[in-house]
Amino acid sequence: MFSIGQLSKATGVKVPTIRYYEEIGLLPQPGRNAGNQRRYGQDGMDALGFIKHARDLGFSLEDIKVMMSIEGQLGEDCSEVHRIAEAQLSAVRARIARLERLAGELERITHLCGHGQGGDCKVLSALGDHAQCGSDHG
Amino acid sequence: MFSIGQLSKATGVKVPTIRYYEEIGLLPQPGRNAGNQRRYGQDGMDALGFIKHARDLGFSLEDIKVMMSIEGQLGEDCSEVHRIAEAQLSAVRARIARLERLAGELERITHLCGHGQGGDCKVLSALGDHAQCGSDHG
DNA sequence: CTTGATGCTCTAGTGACTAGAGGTCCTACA
DNA sequence: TGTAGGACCTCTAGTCACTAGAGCATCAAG
Repeated sequence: MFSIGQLSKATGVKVPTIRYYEEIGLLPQPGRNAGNQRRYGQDGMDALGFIKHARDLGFSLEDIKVMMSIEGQLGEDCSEVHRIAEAQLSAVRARIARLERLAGELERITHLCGHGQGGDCKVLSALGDHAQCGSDHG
Repeated sequence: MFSIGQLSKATGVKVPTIRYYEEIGLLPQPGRNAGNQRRYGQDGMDALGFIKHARDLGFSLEDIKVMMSIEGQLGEDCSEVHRIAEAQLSAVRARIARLERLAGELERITHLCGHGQGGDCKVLSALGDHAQCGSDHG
């Protein structure tokens, strides 16, 4: 049996976050001891580990809820899980592509500047005027 | 003179968002007409354009506030603006690197699956067990 | 002069937590 | 057995950057 603090240390998920997951119904309510403190078993540990790993991979709590509801069902429907994972992958790829465009534009903008103290900051004017942009972000 | 709707159309920033920017002090309060409706001049248009462009580049509203307070000061301190822009660039680069690791792991996980309906979804077990991971994300 | 779009303020909700107040409980040590 | 201090409890409110909706007022075109 683990306390919430032990669970937190073991998984790297903060204590208030664990309580939050319970509040929104992502983690099942654990048993309590005589003093009303949460006591978790191995299943609680596993569930939180699953959530932590999926969060690290960028899945939303909503996605995780769906995947957890599928997990453990007789004859798990892998195709739904697969669909969620592929959607997540393509979302991540899209974010990377967008961020790369932004990085290029930011690089261009910061290079405009000679760190001068003169009255016309090129960075500011580059930010103010989209027409100066190379890319079509946004 | 522009109405809030015209400003919205011209900049691509939604009407409630413009009002929100005003509320948090990012946009100066514009004049009002006899019927208490906001009326903007070219300066309002420019300010909103600046915000839009900077937001598209991923700057926080807090960063934008600082940059706008610098803009227009006598002898703008370009070095501070430059610092903010470089910090933003390295934050974007870090996010890209992290997302690329995630994409690799997600790709690996989704490839585990043959879309079967059997009782052991490999995607789920890969998500549940970090030890199966190639990378050390998170 | 009417109609429908646009505008106004205000409140509340989103996601995924985080912070703090004010109290209770558990554990280790003397 | 007493006590100190850390861990735990609930509850409320705040974060960021909006978004949605209610219930009205105003504006512009026909």
